[in-house]
Amino acid sequence: MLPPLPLPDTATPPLTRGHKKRERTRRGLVDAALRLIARKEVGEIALLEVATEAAVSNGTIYNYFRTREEVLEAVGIAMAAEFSDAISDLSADVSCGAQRLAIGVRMFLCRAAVDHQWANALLRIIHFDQAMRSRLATHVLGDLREGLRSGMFCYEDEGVALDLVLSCTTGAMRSIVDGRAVEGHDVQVTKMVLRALGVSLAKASKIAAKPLPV
Amino acid sequence: MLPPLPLPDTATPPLTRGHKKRERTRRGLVDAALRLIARKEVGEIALLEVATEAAVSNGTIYNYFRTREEVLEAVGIAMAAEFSDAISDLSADVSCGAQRLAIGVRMFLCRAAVDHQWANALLRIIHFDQAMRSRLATHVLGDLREGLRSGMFCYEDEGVALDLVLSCTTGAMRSIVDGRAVEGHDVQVTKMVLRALGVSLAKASKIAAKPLPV
Amino acid sequence: MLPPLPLPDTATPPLTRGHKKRERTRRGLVDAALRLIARKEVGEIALLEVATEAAVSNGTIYNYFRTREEVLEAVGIAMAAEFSDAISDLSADVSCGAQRLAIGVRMFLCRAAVDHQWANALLRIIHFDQAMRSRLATHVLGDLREGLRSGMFCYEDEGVALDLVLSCTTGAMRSIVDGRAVEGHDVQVTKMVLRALGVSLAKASKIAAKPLPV
Amino acid sequence: MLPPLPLPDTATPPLTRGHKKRERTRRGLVDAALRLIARKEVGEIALLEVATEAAVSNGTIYNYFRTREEVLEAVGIAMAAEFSDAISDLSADVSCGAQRLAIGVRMFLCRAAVDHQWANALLRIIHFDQAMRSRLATHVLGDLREGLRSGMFCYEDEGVALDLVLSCTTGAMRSIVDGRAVEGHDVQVTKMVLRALGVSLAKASKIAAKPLPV
DNA sequence: CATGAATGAGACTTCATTCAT
DNA sequence: TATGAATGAAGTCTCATTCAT
Repeated sequence: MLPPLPLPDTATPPLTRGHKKRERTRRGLVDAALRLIARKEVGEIALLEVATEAAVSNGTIYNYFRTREEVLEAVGIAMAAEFSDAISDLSADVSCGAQRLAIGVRMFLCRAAVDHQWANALLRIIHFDQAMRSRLATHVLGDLREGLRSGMFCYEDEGVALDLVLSCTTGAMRSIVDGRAVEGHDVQVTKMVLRALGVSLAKASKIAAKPLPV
Repeated sequence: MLPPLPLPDTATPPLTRGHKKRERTRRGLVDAALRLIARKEVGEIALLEVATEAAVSNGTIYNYFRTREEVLEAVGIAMAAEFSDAISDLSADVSCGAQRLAIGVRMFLCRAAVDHQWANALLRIIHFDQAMRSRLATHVLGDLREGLRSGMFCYEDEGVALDLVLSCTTGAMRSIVDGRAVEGHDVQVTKMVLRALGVSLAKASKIAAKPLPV
Repeated sequence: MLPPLPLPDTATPPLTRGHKKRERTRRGLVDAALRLIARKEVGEIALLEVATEAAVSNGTIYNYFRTREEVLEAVGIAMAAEFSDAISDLSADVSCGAQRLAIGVRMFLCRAAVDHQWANALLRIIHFDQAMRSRLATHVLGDLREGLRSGMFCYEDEGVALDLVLSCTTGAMRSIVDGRAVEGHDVQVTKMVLRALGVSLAKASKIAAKPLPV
Repeated sequence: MLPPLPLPDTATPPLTRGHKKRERTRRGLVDAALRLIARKEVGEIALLEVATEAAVSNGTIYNYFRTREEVLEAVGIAMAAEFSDAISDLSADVSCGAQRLAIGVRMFLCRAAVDHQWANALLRIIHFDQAMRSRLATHVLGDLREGLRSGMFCYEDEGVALDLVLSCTTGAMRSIVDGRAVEGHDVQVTKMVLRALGVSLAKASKIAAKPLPV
């Protein structure tokens, strides 16, 4: 969705002046919703709040979305888009799957430690929006397969392995958000995940401890 | 579910005639709520539904609970009580911490595979009721410490280890509920968890594969 | 009410043992309601509260009253009965109407000062139960007429005079209950009422200041 | 709309187009509530009735008031505002405190005689809304003090005197509403009030009988 | 497009009243 | 008769959604 490809304009986004403003207002609404999701459960968010947070009138929302569901769906999509970018960026220069996986996990945890609001929003959206999971999965799966091919990983079913990576990462994020973080949390979690995937203790320690890219 | 054992009734006030009926209705309400939680998100459950599901009038609920919160709290407590019993039972005869942990994880997954409603209810309640997590934690922590003492486990922080066990178990339960289960799911997950905790591949395979008690 | 006369049993109160208990429970309910009326507005009193305050079950109320209205009506009657007694007693030995009126007003105010609960209950019932007014009126009217006959009072319409006496008395009671009482409140109010009825300043001061009977 | 007025607009927010309509609806709601208060006790009024009486949907009320209390409070304020105006108007040209007081009392009673609904609403609101009393008190106190200063009145405590004026006036209003009015009710009551405040019979009669301003 | 007033379904909660025990 | 569980109507309040301006 929202392919940012510079391909022939297929009728999706004709960029007039009016349309730029339209897009700006829309983003304002989605961002406002994101900010709210960071604070309260999805089911507790009223559209009037979203409108107020975005500094528009409640009726305005219905110029951009047909229904409440659509608003929340858009929020999921927006957050997912952000991930895709973030994750793609960070693993650009790393070829080793295990290393890429380690970087991914740690970056999620570090960001969660720094930005609880972001983490909360992410956790709630994953819980709420099925599509989110598969988006994350896509990235992780690549790393898992590369690690398996290179002999670094050793697991029976890639679905189960995927589950483990995602579960441990989100579980750790929740711990962080709930204030149960410990010194070196991200490294410890990553090490355990790697070992679960079949990496030896020594290698796991080394990979997990390697400094993060910028 | 789990027909209450024919043991001496430990409850406090079965003194009046009506008390048996009262208790029956209360259970009916809590069970109805449990059935609903298995089907929809906690925040989407209306008390009128609970009443209907329990085949009583809406007002009746308020003869037993003062508020919506109390109803949901009671559901959490009921499910937690069931766990305590179940878990205590199964680990009665096993002394090895790693083995007890493995049995615990697998039994949760097996039951989830067999009873999706139960699993769904559990997952939602864990997400909703903070107290639930600590209840499960208590049991797991004992096993973790025993495993560490006996040299079977090797981890740096027990909070992180606890997180991992719980996250992987609940994550796998969700997979099962969502229909992503695979052949031997429980054994695979358990094996990975054990390795994450520092158990060697060989031992992990052996422990995870041992047949479950009755 | 409850005339303990040893007269021919006219079918009203046949005094069996059971009937004594019945009457006791009934009084308990009415008294409980009175206590509550002292604390909250009539419309805010729930029958369950009355039952609890009377230490009986809610259902029991309906063995004595057919409806909520009946309960409240009984409360009005009970309070009225108490007045009749109280007022009759105090004016037994006084022949002068003005003096009797002064004593009556002051005793209401003094009791209000001493027992806010009683005053509150009375004020609320007067506001709620029309019958109450006429009961008080009966007593006051006698005094007014006597005062007029003896030349002490001088007013055009006895209804208006009656209104004035009752309004001033209840108004002063409310002031007392609301904490706006002043030193010698009862005497001041009485003096003003007497002057309004045509008594000279000197006489009014003298009458109002005369010590109350026991 | 309304932008080019040469006068400083005293109201705060008549800036948008919809504001005129908004104010109209709000008044409609308050007026509807007033009409209902004239008919039933405050505690018996359901917001759905108010909405129906105002010919809007129940939800609309909550676009204007946050809670039931606020609705009733607004009613009190509205009625109080009306008084302030009415009273200020009538006493504009009269300098004598006793005379102003007499006019005030009589106008209340005359209006009550002509408009029972208004009287009922006023009585109920005074009973319900503490703020109302002090508003009326303010006006009366001024007259009392002026009368005392000019030697027309003679009373010990102004709080007690205030009580007497208000009690007698509202008491008489209730009589009127209940159908116990008599010929020349307002004059009689006023005369008595004046005498209670220390005015001689002759002067009281003269002051009370003076024709009301238009 | 933006606005925000209006709507009405539906949620939670209270309470008078009934009725089986 | 006493009890208290059950009932269901009614009330307060919220909120997604519509629509005239």
